[in-house]
Amino acid sequence: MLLAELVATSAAVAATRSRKAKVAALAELLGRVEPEELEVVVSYLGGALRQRRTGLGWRGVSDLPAPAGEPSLTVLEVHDAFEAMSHLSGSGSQLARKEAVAQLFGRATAAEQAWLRAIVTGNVRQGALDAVTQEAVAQVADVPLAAVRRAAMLAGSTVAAAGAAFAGEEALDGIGLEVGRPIMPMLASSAPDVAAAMGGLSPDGETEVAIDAKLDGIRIQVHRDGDEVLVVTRSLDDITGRLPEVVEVARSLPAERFVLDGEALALSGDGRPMAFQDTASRTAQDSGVAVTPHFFDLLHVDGRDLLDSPGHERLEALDALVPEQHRVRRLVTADPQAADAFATETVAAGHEGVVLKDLSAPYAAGRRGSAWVKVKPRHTLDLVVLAVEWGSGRREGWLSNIHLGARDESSETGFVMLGKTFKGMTDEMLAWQTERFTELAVSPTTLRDSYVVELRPLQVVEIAFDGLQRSTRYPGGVALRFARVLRYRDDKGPHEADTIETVRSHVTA
DNA sequence: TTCCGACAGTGGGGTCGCAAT
DNA sequence: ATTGCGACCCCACTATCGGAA
Repeated sequence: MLLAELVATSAAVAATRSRKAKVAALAELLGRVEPEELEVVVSYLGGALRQRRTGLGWRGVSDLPAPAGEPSLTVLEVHDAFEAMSHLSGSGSQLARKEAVAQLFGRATAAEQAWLRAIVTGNVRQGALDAVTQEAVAQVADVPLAAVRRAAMLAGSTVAAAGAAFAGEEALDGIGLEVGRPIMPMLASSAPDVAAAMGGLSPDGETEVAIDAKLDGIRIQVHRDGDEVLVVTRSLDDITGRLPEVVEVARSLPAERFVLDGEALALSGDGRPMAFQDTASRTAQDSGVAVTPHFFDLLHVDGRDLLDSPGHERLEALDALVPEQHRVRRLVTADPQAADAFATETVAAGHEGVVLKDLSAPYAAGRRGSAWVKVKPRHTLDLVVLAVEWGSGRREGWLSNIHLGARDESSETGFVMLGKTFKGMTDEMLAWQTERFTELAVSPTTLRDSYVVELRPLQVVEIAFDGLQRSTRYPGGVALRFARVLRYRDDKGPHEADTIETVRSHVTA
């Protein structure tokens, strides 16, 4: 199959907003694919290379040769080229990679170059990725979509599920949980507070729910098969070698084969959790600080699959396998007040929040279902917009990402920047702020020519965020974590905005 | 007919390793 | 020794489609 065919399909998918039409376009292409190309094509349609890492990013594809006039590249040639690049390392590898890019892109037409650049940088924007590709696979292979989805979650990838789907429904149904093969982790939706979460999970007010402490660390899935232990992250990357303590704990448990779900985090001497940054640092390199596993679910134990068992059964099995010090703190209750008190205690103990769980629900691998609901406390500040950046994609032509500052008497400008945000804006707000910030632009030249537009610091905005973190990037030494816009405040002038002292005292990092 | 679940898109903070400078 | 890039941890929120209610 020619790359040009795939690129044309991608363009057709991007050109329609109808999901059904997208599926039809993808299915049409999949129907023409040769068996040996299937995995590559499925991966590419989903917007991902087959290689986990190529050493190429936006910079590596910014200087390109002149495009070819006629298409000639096949998808397998493209795959081979990236495969070769993924193996380059050591001195001189950057030069070799550069030559490989010139070779590959020199054979690509202008449209192919644009698509190649997009897939390298993870920016294939066609309104269809994994989930829509799965629909197309199900359609062409003539198997139930639910079976494809389940296989993809259990095999850890849509590509693996696609292979099985084309081998027939039996092969697809044969894909189950295998100890040693990572599955997509179950995710949580969110609620503003414990009462809302309880209301959703226990509408009658009598059904008990589980409330877990939400630890601010790295999500881990731990597989043990005899002496073999595998530890993977949320994106299923193998980090076994970096977490020896977790391996040790897994080996110490009284079962031979199991799959556990949990969180790893660094604890300080007094047992309180350290900042996420410390856990991240320790998880990326072995540096002495101990990282402790805390498990909250059990998916398999000694031949017994628990994925489809209700939560209360899985928790019972978890409690039997894992000692308390390696389990997440949990309360089971139907009482909203008890739940709220537990959440307050948990946050006071230094944790991120809580996750409320439906005790009757199965483990929905890869889904962000309503069976798990997270609740985190939210901080707010009134800050001043110092600058704004032009948006991209569907925000093209709108002033989008805003720079946030707190008042700071000691600074020359009177403000200190604490971060940026693009979150929380409706289309209506984007339209409003584009007009407003055009008026506040320091210079019409930068407004027109620059990606970042400096503003006169006059507009106050109410920002929600999860907490402060250490920063080397920003002059105040702190940055907001997960900042998002709540509303613009036209009732407040910049002199009424919060000061850096307020920020520091009000929120502990 | 309205409601709502699931997806994709738009980007934010940090950390590290690695190759080039 | 420093710098810039790539990879990967954590992530919130809105708009939209299409099936469920």
